[in-house]
Amino acid sequence: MLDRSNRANNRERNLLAKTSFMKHLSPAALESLLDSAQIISLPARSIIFREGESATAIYCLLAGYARLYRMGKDGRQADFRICTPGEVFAECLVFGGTHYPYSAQAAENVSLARLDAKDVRDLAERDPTVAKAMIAALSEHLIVTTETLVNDRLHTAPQRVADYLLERCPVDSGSASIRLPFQKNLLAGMLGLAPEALSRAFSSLKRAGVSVRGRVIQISDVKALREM
Amino acid sequence: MLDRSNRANNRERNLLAKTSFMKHLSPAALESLLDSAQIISLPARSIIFREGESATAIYCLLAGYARLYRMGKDGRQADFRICTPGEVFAECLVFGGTHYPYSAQAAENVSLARLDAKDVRDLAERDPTVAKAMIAALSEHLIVTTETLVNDRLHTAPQRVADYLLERCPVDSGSASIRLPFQKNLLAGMLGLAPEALSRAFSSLKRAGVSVRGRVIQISDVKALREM
DNA sequence: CGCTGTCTTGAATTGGGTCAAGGGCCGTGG
DNA sequence: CCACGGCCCTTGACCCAATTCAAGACAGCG
Repeated sequence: MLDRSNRANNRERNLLAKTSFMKHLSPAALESLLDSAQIISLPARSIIFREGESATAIYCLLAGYARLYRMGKDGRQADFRICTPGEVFAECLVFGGTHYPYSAQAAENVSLARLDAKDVRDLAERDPTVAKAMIAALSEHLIVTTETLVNDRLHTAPQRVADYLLERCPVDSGSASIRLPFQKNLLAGMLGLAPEALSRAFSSLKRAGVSVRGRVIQISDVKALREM
Repeated sequence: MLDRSNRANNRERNLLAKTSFMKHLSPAALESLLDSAQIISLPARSIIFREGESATAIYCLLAGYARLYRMGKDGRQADFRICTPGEVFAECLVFGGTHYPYSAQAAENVSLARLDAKDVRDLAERDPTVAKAMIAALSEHLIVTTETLVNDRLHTAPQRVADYLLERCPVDSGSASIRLPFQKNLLAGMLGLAPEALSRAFSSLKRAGVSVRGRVIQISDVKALREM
């Protein structure tokens, strides 16, 4: 699975230290984590870990995007989170789990930091800033996942797409332009849609002033979009 | 909102102390929490807190069931978790949030312990056993919520109902009998279904040997049910 | 220029929501 | 003990959203 694996260099240490997971750690804890972190680069589509594998590490994404998903026994798979640079994942097993409860795959070329779960656990027991960071990350993920679940149950595909666009709209009114950070394929999965359904959702948003060209989305009237 | 509010008596302290959230706390932390806990009894259907309210406390359910849900702007509401006795909720805001991100309602007569969020936060910073308990609770909830989300996306209504039944089947094969702990109404919400859909799901499970009479579910062949 | 992979469009199907009516269960009161 | 009324649950009919399957458009790239 590893095509390259080593200590973090200066650039990587800086990236990691700015991460929301690490930025409030005590200097000692930060250094200990940075020293023990393994940096791994993987090509697109590699499996980072598979659900059911015994879990020895948590990860922090440095560059690229990663899919977290589970599969049904019929082979279909459902994404429940797309990780963006700076985020941690698999952190839910630092206390409790011994096996990964889901799979992770590189959606493009990624570079990530691998932190030994036991190290983090020990550190969290000794250093309250580490525990606090864990709690903050878990809370955040719990809230986001809950929101996703509720959105699925409450909103239709066009509404969810509109929500997604509005969340990353720089402005509150007037017009805006957004560039999707990844393939529509991935976006569809993260919204719980088949790719075709995403396509149709976009085209049904045309009437609300949304136009799509490749990865670039033009919104003519943000306020109007917010209504529906 | 409060119809009775006071310190925990011995019975209540015992209940709380056995809770998965509290059972591994240091004696000092446990006592401090028990001393500051407020015990509240509420009749069925009371609102415990409403989404958007400023959040000052987290809760631990002692008896009865509680719905956690959010509402869409059209007034429809979606449950995402049903709390059972012994569980904590609203714990996600101990670090981070200042307002409840969802609403909580008593599904029947409930009694619950109210813990001041700031107390818990301070305690967690000082006492690693408290932080650890928070981390464990958050991890657990994150995993369960993730599972729910994935189930929604991957499985049909009858499959989700079958899953629910199998999860609380004492045995692995042969026949089994389960008594639902609450109204079908509530079960429907927790599975993300309209009550009618739950009904239909049950009746479509008849062919798999599931028979329903009131709250009692008979499963003639657990192994057969597990297949579908 | 053709190729490969991504995206879109169309038609058929299905799962589940909604609305409206009927049935069972239980508590209350006669 | 039975009758009544309310509440929850079930059933049926209808409809809409979204998946699936299949085919075509489009882009980037050799």
